[in-house]
Amino acid sequence: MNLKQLSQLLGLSQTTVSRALNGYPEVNAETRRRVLEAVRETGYRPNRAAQRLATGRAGSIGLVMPTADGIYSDVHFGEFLAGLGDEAVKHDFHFVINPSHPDDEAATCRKLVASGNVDAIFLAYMREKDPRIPMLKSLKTPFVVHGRTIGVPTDYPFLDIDNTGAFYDAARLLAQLGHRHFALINGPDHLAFAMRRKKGAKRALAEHGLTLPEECIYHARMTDEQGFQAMERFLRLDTPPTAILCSSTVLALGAVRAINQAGLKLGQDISLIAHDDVLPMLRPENFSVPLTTTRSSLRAAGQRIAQRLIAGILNLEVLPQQELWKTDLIVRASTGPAPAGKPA
Amino acid sequence: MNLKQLSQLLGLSQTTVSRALNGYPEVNAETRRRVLEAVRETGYRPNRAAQRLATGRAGSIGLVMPTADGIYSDVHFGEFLAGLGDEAVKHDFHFVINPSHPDDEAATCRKLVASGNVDAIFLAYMREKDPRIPMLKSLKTPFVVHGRTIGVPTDYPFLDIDNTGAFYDAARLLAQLGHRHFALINGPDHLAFAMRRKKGAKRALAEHGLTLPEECIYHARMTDEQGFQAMERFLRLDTPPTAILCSSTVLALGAVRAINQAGLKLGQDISLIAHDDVLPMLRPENFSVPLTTTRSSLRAAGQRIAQRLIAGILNLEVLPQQELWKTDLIVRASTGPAPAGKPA
DNA sequence: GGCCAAATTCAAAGCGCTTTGGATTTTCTT
DNA sequence: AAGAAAATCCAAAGCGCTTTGAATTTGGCC
Repeated sequence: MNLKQLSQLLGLSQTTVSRALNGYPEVNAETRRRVLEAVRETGYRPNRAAQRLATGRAGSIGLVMPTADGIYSDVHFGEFLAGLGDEAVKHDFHFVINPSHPDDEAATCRKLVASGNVDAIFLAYMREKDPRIPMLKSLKTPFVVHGRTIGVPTDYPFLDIDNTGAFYDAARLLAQLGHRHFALINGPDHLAFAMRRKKGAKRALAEHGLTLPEECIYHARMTDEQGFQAMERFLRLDTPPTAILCSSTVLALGAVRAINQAGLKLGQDISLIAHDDVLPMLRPENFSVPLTTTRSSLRAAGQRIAQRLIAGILNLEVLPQQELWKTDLIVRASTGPAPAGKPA
Repeated sequence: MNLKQLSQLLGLSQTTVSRALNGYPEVNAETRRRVLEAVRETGYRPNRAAQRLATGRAGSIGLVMPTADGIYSDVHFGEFLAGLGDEAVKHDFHFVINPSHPDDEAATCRKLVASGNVDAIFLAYMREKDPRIPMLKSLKTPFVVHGRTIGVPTDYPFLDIDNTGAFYDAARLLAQLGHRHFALINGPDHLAFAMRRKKGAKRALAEHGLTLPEECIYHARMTDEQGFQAMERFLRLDTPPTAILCSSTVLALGAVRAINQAGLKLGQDISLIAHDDVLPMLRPENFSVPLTTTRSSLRAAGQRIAQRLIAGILNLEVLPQQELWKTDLIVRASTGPAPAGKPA
């Protein structure tokens, strides 16, 4: 069943049927009703390829998935993708997922746009002065950034969470609990979100006359094993930190393991706050000692970005171009007052 | 730059250029060379939408992603997807990722096919007598199954790993090490791979005169927390198992945590073998006690399936329609001889 | 040189949809 | 009730590619 057949069935022209379907105003209400009904009865579905050809829209959004042989596939990415998918499927949009070595993202992204296969680009894993921003601005392809760059004007569409604020809040809470020795297990140091989190933590500490020494900062991919190694290293320091900030519950997983292994009690000997992306497979309340977290749903972010991307392509309502989401600080058992007099 | 312009530039007809590009035999070698060169110089790229419309091929493969609000987004799925993507991008193929509640997969799958947006379907999370198999066979859409059903003839294209064999091997090794009390932390009980793994384990045990009692079998989503809960439950039994089989390193993560928390030593008091999908974020050799595993790369499976799917669509070489991959048993430190005389 | 087959090349007809530029009909004005 | 403005609807022209059916060249052979 195609448009032609459908229009013949209705005794209308293809033009009118097409317009009725696409919500154009110049079609009689009654006519539109008939068309819609016929669609329901016949199960007609427009051919997407023909639509794409006729409109010049690809009907798909492109994303670069940082992954390569031997390189991690990020859990966080999967969760975000689920959100994107939720929304995209509602509008019959496709994805073009272009795997790329993390270091080639800019080039891959350019190729993806040049392929003409996508009419919008989703950008993530932002770096300082990320070259992809000026590149995409110079092209006409719409895009939305998940996160923000650092060091360049943020005059582009983005959705980010308040990373600085989140880690400021977390660090302040721990400082108020009397902790004096902090450590941060963070994401890769070239990524903007990690920089902001560090900044937020440092700011809160500074307000309490505290610092975050270099040896108490660990940057790495956000995996369990990295969390473990980071924590092990911290515990070997002369004055091990009693307050840990952690950029992901995945990192926290490893960190907690190291803490247990060292025979320390989480929430007593040592406190930890992790950022929680609301990964359904790893819930902070299910840790052996439930984790205090700063929370913001990655999946919700994915949904929202898809919404904006698609609205932009289809010229639907105009959505805000820049959004900064606050995070929730949720206190559970992994945070407690600083242990008393430290054994010098 | 489109075909028309390109052909004018070359003083050829669109027909000839198109044929030259698509490898048809009836075009002069010299002409083809000229065409290819012009393509290189002009950077011409065929419009995919037009190709799709003309050929009737969608140029994309569809997959149903089991995920819904509150439902897990499976790490394993992400890793597999990375493999699919690796391969798909080489052939300029898209994905249509259709999120679906796990219980609606069949319906979602049917809709996906009916949408005409995909020219092949990838199927996973097979169940016993899975209804999607007959459904897809009745439609003409090509598909490849990751895994196999149970209870119906396997006369469809699939790629599976030898789950039975993997868990047979693992269980046998532990039995040979003198273990007498086994437990299995498995995937969801309605999924075929989990059934096969259980069967493999039971078979090996039977050969040693051993059994796997019901209370020593735990079926659940493969998350860290489930692994933890399973292990905790096992440790509370009157005669706790000393040999654990685990369907994923993610489950093992939680299980190991529970073991440590109980003050037991992995590889001494208790032995554990996990199936390793080669998730880059969770490597068995990096566990505090490196894990003995049965190994098979999920990403490689993704690549291979994409290869077969695409070859099928494009009528390239004929690839085998059924593949069963053996797994590697890799012994590390988490397995050791059964502890001596158990304290009764 | 003439004739047939093989090798090349081409013109044109779609694929199924959107959209432009008019027609045609209906509804207001005055 | 006539003329103008709205409201509806339509025919036809693409969008850029593939593919059919035919035309044109070239090559081989007697």
